[in-house]
Amino acid sequence: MAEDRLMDKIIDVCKRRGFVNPTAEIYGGAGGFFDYGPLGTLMRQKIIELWRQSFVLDEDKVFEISGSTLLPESVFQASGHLESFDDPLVQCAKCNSMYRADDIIKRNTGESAEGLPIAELDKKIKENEIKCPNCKGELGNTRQFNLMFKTEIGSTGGINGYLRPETAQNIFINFKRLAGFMRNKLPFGIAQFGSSFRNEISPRSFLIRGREFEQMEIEMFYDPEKENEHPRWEEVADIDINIVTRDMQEKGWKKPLTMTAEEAVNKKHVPNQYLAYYLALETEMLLVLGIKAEDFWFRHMQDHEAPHYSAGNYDLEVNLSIGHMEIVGNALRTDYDLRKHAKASKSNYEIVVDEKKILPHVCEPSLGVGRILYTVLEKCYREDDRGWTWFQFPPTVAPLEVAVFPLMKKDGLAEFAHDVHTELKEAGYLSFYDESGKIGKRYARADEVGIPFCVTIDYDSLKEYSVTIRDRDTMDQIKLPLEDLEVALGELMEGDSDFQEFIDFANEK
RNA sequence: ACGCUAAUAGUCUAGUGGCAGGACUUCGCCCUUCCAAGGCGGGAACCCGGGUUCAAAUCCCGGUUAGCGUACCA
Repeated sequence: MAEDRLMDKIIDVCKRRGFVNPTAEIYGGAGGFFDYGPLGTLMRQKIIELWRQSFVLDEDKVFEISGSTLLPESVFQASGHLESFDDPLVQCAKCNSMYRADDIIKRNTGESAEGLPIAELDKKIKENEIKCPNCKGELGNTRQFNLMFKTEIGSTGGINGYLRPETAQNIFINFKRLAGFMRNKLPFGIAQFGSSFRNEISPRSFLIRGREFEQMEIEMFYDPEKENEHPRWEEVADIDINIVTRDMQEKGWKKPLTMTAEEAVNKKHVPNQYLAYYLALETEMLLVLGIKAEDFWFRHMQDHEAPHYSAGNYDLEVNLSIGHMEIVGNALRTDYDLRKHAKASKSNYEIVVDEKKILPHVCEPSLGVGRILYTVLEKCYREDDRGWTWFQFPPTVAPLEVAVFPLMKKDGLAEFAHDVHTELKEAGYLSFYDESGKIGKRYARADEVGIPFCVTIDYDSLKEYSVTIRDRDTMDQIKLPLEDLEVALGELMEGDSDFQEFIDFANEK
């Protein structure tokens, strides 16, 4: 745990500098909901684009859709969410501890009470004289806690609707049309980004567990008999991934195993190529976001942690100040969802492969936008002994990429600088202009929100059309002709060379 | 969800049953030829709703939000 609450510092700077703030603050707020401010929105957009580029656009057979967030009850009846998201809970009258009613009955009687109606559960608790395991107090009546937000569709409330608790269902209920679009040929993937909602009993930990959260998901459909014939396997086979096996978890582990994706599949640490493929892509994405390889790993979830349909769930966990947190979930959902929806809707979801009709299996990487954003904030946060703070964002996720300052406001420097700022914006850079106060303070303000480069216009600029680029991380500066600025910034943004190498290169030139 | 604790400008904080103060930030002007530190001036707050009281930001009750603990998180 952080001694001085790193998360509180991050929340503070997020609120002050326009990253993220609680929803409806002026009315006391609403727990578990957050609004992205100007910088948070830019950064969130960059994270989504990064995902879109590598998980969707770079792929051959993956297309993105955008489905409705509100879905009729029938969808969740079929998917099983109505049942599994509706937990019957009992509370001890004496110590107020809460338990799942079906769970506590099973523990006491050995018989499964899953899915029983409330009255039956209460009856079983009375009959078997089940007491609170904590203090032996009397248990109260069972109450339903539904984690889905419920509403009514139509002005007269014709049918019940729910905000989706995961984005995945839109894809499964559209499977027939999507498969048709993909010419009924496996494998293919359908991606979707969007909000999901869960009415958590107690949301906590800022963006890590909200009631509305954004997911970037793919449902990759494949023939289970060809689970190790991923068409793009060569692209990822050599990528190193960190794995924590079930075996390691039982023995107590300190360091994850590092191995190539190829090795992970061959040694059966990961069930198949489809899953391993995404573990590799996620690893690459996190590295690009500036998160170090030693700070995250994929944990093979234990049987009791995984959903009942799962043929293997691998959580991407990050080592954060508040402990190990899941920020991405990877699931092999088998044909569970397609089977359920095909049956409930009386549709035929089968696809012909090698003259056989099969129901595809699905591999689902599900990335949490807010959780990834928070991870980046925490891992890039820096402070010195003066109490000054800044974000060392890689340019790829930095909400603003360059700040343009006139050394002074007067003598035409401000006008010159503003023109440079305008040109950079037109060239596609996320540029920020500031002329107020002293230059040092402006550098500090830029650093605080993680702007990687500052461009300063001074008296030399007027004389010889030169500008100075300042590097956030080293505070080094280099002067170069104005006409070279856009190209120079482009090279620095790519991050192929560090600032010092760049200075040397420019000097030689 | 329950329990404990807390809530005063954007941030940090002082404070008392009787006019709400400071620092930093922010804004304007001046100064200033490169890393938050000069000068002058301005703006900005007692979480919400009830109650007690002549008088409540202060005391009481309820709520909200946050932190911690327990529980929950297919």
